[in-house]
Amino acid sequence: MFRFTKDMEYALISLVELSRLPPNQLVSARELSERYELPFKLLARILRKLGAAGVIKAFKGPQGGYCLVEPPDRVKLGRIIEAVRGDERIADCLTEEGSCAQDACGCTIKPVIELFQDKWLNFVENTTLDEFARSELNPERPMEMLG
Amino acid sequence: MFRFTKDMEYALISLVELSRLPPNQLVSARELSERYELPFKLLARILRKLGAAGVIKAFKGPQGGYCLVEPPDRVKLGRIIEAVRGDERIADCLTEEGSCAQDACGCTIKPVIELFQDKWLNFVENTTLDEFARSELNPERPMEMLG
DNA sequence: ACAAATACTACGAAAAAGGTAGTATTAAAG
DNA sequence: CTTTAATACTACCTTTTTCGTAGTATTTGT
Repeated sequence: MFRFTKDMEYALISLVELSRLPPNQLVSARELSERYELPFKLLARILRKLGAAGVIKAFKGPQGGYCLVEPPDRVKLGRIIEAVRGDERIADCLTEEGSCAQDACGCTIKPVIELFQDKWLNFVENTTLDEFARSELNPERPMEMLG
Repeated sequence: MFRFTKDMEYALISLVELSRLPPNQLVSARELSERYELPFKLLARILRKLGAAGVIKAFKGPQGGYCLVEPPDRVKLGRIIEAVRGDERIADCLTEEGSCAQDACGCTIKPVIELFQDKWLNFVENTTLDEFARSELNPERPMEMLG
């Protein structure tokens, strides 16, 4: 549990790369794939998802590629997660608002799970892409997270 | 990603139940299984893991069952996770201290992942079982987590 | 001796993650 | 207007993880 998936890893690596791009410049899936040794087709699918979600913009044809739609400090982690993996709950018992599979028999940990969920959402809504891009260049600058 | 597994769910439900047990009293896997409609054999295996890790104590034979070894405020979440799921990293590139599969080609997000990892470890080491047991009875009392 | 509990191992089904292949579509450039 | 380099889309496959079941052994109170 609580493990970064490859999808997210590849998405973040790509987005950090896009964050550093000079204005009006593009990077293609092929370039990203070769530079970071990521499986091309898989990466392309992830980029497509990010495109569909409006996180990045795609340009077809030769000299085509991708760029960010908004500056990195406007791209929330939550939006990336939603784009790549879909709206995801932290536990099964939170699929529907207030409905817990084990309500009938007394799911004693639901309140805690809900608290986890809230805190997690709060975190992903308050972490932006630029923190990822910055952290490599300036490791002393920490993200705000678990306290 | 970042999803509670059934293993952890069942473990926490059981441990909350054990937390509320009067001194010198036991609960059997069968009872837990029936009370919360959890698959018996699966639950038994989870309880065995918790026993092997020294989180709970097991008593065989009729009238046997389980109880906590230490009071709930001494049982860290991290120990539960380690018992049930093994020592788990938040991303593949953190399997060995400082070794990243993509170091050669420049894994740009490793610093952030490491930060996640540190924050996560800090969180699970500072959350104890009694917070889980308390939260149902007193939902206003929040855990300290993501900020 | 019996019954009720845990201990342990092996297996299997289902779901999720990770990856591949092939085709269609678009658009820049000669 | 053809070529070529890019993305768009769909289907499929492999591996791993998760979730669950079955069966047997062992311990222990009555």
